Amino acid sequence: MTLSRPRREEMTEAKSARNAAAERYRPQAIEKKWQQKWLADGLYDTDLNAEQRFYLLTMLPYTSGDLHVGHWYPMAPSDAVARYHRMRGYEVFYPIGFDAFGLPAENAAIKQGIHPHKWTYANIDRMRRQLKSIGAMFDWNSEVITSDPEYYRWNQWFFLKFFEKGLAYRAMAPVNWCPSCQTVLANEQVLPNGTCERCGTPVVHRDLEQWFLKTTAYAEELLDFSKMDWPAQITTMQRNWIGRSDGVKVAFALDTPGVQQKEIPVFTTRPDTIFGVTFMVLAPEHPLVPQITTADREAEVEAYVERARKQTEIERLSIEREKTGVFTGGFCRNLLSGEDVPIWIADYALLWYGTGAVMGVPAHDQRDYEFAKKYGLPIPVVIAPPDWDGGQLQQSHVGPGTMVNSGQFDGLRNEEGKRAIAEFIEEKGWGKRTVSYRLRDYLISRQRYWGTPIPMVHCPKDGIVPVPEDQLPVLLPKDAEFKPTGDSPLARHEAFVNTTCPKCGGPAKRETDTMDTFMDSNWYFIRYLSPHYDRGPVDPELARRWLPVDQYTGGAEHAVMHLLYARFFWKAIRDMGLVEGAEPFLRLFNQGQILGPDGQRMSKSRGNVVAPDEQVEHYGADAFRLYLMFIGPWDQGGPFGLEGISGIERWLNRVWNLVQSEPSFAEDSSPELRHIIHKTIRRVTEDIEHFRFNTLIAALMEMTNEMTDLRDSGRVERQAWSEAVECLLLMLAPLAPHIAEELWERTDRPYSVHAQMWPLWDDGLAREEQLTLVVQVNGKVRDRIEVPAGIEEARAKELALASPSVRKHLDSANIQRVVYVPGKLVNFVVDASSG
RNA sequence: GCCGGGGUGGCGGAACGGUAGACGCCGCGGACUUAAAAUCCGCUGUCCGCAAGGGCGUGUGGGUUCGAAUCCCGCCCCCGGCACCA
Repeated sequence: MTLSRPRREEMTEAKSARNAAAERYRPQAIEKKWQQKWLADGLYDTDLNAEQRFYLLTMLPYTSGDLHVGHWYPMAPSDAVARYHRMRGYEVFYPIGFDAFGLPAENAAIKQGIHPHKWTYANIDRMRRQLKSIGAMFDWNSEVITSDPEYYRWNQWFFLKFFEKGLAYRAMAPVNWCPSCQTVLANEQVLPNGTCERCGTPVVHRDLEQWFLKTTAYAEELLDFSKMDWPAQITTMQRNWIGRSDGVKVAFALDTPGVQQKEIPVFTTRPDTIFGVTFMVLAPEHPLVPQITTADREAEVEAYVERARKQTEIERLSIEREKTGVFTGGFCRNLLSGEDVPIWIADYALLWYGTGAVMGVPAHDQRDYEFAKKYGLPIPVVIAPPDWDGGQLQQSHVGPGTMVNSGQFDGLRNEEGKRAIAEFIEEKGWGKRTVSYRLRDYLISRQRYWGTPIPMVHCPKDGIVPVPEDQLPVLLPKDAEFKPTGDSPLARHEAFVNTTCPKCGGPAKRETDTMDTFMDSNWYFIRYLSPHYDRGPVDPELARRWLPVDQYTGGAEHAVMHLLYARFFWKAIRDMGLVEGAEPFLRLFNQGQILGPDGQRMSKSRGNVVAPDEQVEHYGADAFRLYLMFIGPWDQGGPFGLEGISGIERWLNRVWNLVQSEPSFAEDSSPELRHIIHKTIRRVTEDIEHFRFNTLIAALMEMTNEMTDLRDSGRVERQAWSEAVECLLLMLAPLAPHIAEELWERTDRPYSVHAQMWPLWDDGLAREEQLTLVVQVNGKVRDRIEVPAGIEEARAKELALASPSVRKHLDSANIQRVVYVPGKLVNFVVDASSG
């Protein structure tokens, strides 16, 4: 027996009566309540001894002050993933911390007269409160603040280990200097237009003694991406950044009276063009330059060197590739051709790449060609292009060809010539095959206050002496005068600077530079495991059990800095036996960047920052979390506008009312409802596994829409309805944890929804039973017919043919072909005249 | 210049080579209300048509295919990265 269907009007009345009775959804009240309860119950404290482990890491925020939507955008979805994995039965470690050292703290302090320490820790308090309002399941017991001595002590400890292994060294180098920040910058911190990433000031070059980490020692291993599952976009960027090129290092003979050096080594990827060398280019800063410059060229050469040195990056770039250079008056000899080659200097030769010297082959390199054209140097062809007429080239020929004017190598294809000449050079002992990398060592010295002091002592007798481990940490003095002068503020702090030499006990001075903050982010995820452990950077047992990180999520803007440095750091400390495994982050997902409503990067200076606090106050954290996940694919980012959030708000209200409503139950089983439940579980599970939150939420919305329709039409059976409500709440739980918990309780289910297992779908129930078969004539849709899922081909064609709207377009005599795609469509192909 | 990613309604966005526009927002109409808000119901790519129905539609021009937003080739625009790397 079935209940008679109530008329629509009656339903509406009944429903509004119920709604009036039910308490309205008030996110503010329930969110606060549950956050407090979860915290009190330690619901998210991780059991680090658990068997089924999952380490989910989201990039830690910099302590800039207020959290804005840009912080929520990465965190809300990653929290959903953490909660999902928990429901899958994993003990999930999902920690958070603060990247607390760095220039902005110091600059803000200078501007506002607040001590960086005070500024930073006040910001942390505020951010911690905001982070908690997200309702994320962060394990606050693991919190790490990188400016705490108990953290940076281990930066210093690692630095000593690197020094011991020769991976940290001090060298004089031309460095990027920001005149406004009064500190050196890593290459990565200089924008493509030659300005400082932080303040936009044009960067200049300076020669300074600086500390470096030897990232290049791991260049080759860093090119191996096979042990990790990362977006190709990032691995490609890293590969290009490391920039491996295979070539030959070959000597050109130097025979200048009074100069000790008897050869100039150059690196080339094109040994096949070596017979085409008509000049040599040294970088202006090359140490040989003063030695080989002849008296008559001296003035001009010195002027050029001086100019190159003083140029800001902007000036260098603004000259827009116009090649300039000066002849030194010196010559070297091409050992293969026996020819004398004039030595020039030009700023297109870079001191730090290869050997700082370039062999000029104008016919087969565009830069050399432009240079030769400008200075009237000969341009002999040695690789004949396929259609070469034997004459002068109108531009350089970089492609393949046949070797000519190359002595014994004439007639070879240049690819073979490459190998042959390389072998010849090696046989003669003039050079050997080499690999060059674009990657440079990582400059970590900063002449600023708010960072980790580099634990070294300069002794007049013993030179550079490391601070013994048992004297760590070298504390950052609180009372420093941190106004920038170009020296580290620590240099003027007498009590800090003056110390005794650990070796000889005599008076000595401390290193006053601090470490760049990338040092902090290199290993914070390791420290999370045991943030207060004091016998090492990490409890070795926990490290063994939890590392590497299973899933890392964060912004793609860190592709070649943090994400590359952290890999380097990991490999280095792995070789010291501190961690195990090839890579620190097994899987990586990059969310996109959220922009201001104007489509520009969100920043206080642009005034386009959207603060989540008032949105949370108004719509609730759940709605705001959902909205961030709903606006589009997570990896895409984009401008942020609040236009659509009312849709989420309404949906949550509907869920609130739907779940608490009392349907008039039917007695026959509800196959439609069961199908919807299982279909939705499948979609949602697959979506969350692939971080597709927008379509996931759409699937849940469809489910609630269909539940509403079925309920209102009286076609739900008690048991199925209960299952539907339960599954809906379980799937909602990772996304909107508060409302899910509240409704879970209100429907008399045992605390906590977040301790439940994720629902599983039944394939049989998830499968569609009715299909819409599309009927086309010549590829145009003419009808749609409902058929059972298992329909046979013949029957499907028969039904399709019977459709009146199809018949109109058919002259059955002219059917040339029938395309049938099971479960999808029937397409009648007729000849054009009758179609 | 080179390497990625992208271009779909008024908007955010869906769509294993097979119903283009799921799910939402906005807008319009209706119910409820003294009224408004909230809520609920319906419509909503575009053009022709009273309708039934049909034409056109995924940056652009070609191609492959019974069938293309999806695959291939050329071009335009936007976003990100790299940019004298020998």
